[in-house]
Amino acid sequence: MKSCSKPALSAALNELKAFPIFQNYSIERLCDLCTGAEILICKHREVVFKFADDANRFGVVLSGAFKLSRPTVVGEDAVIHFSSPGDVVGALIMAQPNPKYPVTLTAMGPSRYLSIPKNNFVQHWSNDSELIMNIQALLSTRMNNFHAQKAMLKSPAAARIAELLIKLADQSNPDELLIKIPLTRKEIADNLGLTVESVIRIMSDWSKQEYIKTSDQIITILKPEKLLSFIS
Amino acid sequence: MKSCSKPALSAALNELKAFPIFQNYSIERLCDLCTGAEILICKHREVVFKFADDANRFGVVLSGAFKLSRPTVVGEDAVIHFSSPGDVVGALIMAQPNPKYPVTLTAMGPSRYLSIPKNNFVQHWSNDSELIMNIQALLSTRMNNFHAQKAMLKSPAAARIAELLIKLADQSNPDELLIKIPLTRKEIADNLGLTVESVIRIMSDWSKQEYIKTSDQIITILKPEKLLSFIS
DNA sequence: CGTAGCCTTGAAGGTGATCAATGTTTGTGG
DNA sequence: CCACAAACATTGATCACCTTCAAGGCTACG
Repeated sequence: MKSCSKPALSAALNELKAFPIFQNYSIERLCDLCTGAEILICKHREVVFKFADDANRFGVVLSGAFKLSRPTVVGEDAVIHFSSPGDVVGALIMAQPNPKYPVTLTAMGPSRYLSIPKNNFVQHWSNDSELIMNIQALLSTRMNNFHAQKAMLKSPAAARIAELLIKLADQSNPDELLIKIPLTRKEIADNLGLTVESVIRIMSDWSKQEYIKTSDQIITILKPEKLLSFIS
Repeated sequence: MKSCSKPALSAALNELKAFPIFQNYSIERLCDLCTGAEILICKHREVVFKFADDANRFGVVLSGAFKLSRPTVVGEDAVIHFSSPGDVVGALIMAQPNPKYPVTLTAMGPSRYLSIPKNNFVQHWSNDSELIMNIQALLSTRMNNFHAQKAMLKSPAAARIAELLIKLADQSNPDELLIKIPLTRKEIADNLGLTVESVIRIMSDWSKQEYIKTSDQIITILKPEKLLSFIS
């Protein structure tokens, strides 16, 4: 993981402007919001921060993807959430007196992350109600995903995997959904509370039927309607 | 469900002041925040609002308890969350253009709920950054609960039930934890994605061993350490 | 007094976990 | 560039946990 120089930072501000939550913000304002920020260039599997560490920074996903995970009693990690570009990470806890990170943040494939000091949140972010509302909107969708997954706990494994894949897929081309995140079967399993083997059995079946295909850990959903039929 | 008169409302403002998120607020300010609000007196199992209905009001739990649930594909309801007094419900979605309720809100035992019009949120709540931050703190703990439960998906049913009961219990007397919410085995099952029968088998076993006791749907944890031993 | 909601128990069955072994791909250092 | 390790994917056999289905009892309440 290496951080970046000043000029790259100002380039990143333009990237921020492309994300929905910063749309109405001028470059100058973004500059204030990102005082002392640095861009982290992360390689695959690189860890940005760890569960239970002191949280003195939060951030925004610039490119690639990250997973939020948390250790379980048995030592393995449970994947809590997959974060895509534009997602804000760790902001919720910045207002606490002595925050600890509630999750571990790990890059999935080469990714970039804008890391922002905690002080900034207190000084510039927390009193900007529009910004806070925008972050709440992000949280709202994330919360909604939790709800949806919780409502599917009783559904068979196939249904839950199908739901996850469809939710992670880019919806821009409805015929052939592409999941832009390099996704391991183990990560799918850890996200749904299943074992790798179960996930593999179900997904290789789908591959044989050509409902999905995998190359280089990039999954494409060839027949979304088939996957959807597992959900209901 | 019946709503209440004006004088009762002003009494409720004092109740609000007792909750952490409103501690620093004057009665006058609370009066502004609660313009057009009404107190709903709910009986057991009474529904305040339904999943997918137009969300034109949000609110605060005053007394008793409520469950947030959501219909599943099979028709049954999954319980998403149990709300206690001081909990804010529906605030996250008020900022959306045409919000729908993401859950059904149902009273558990006789309860009281302060229902506040959506307009209030836009006019008085959303630009009060201290208030919004306080609500975020609430959400933060709720989110944390989701994380914790998700991390336990691979644990056996007994562990997940133990975790839920301990989390719901009042921690003021550490020797004998009391769960103040009238809680059905079915509701526990629906919250954890189990069946009633499984929950009953595990909990009656605990009752026989005198780890817990139930009277009138009020559960007391007699031996917290025994339950904790299931979790790890 | 009957219905509705909740709790209980038993038997049978299935889904997904566990364990074990092997193949494949990716990445790294000599 | 090759050798070797590490991460990832796969397959099969067995088994446990939880579900499903069915039946019955208890209590509250109109």
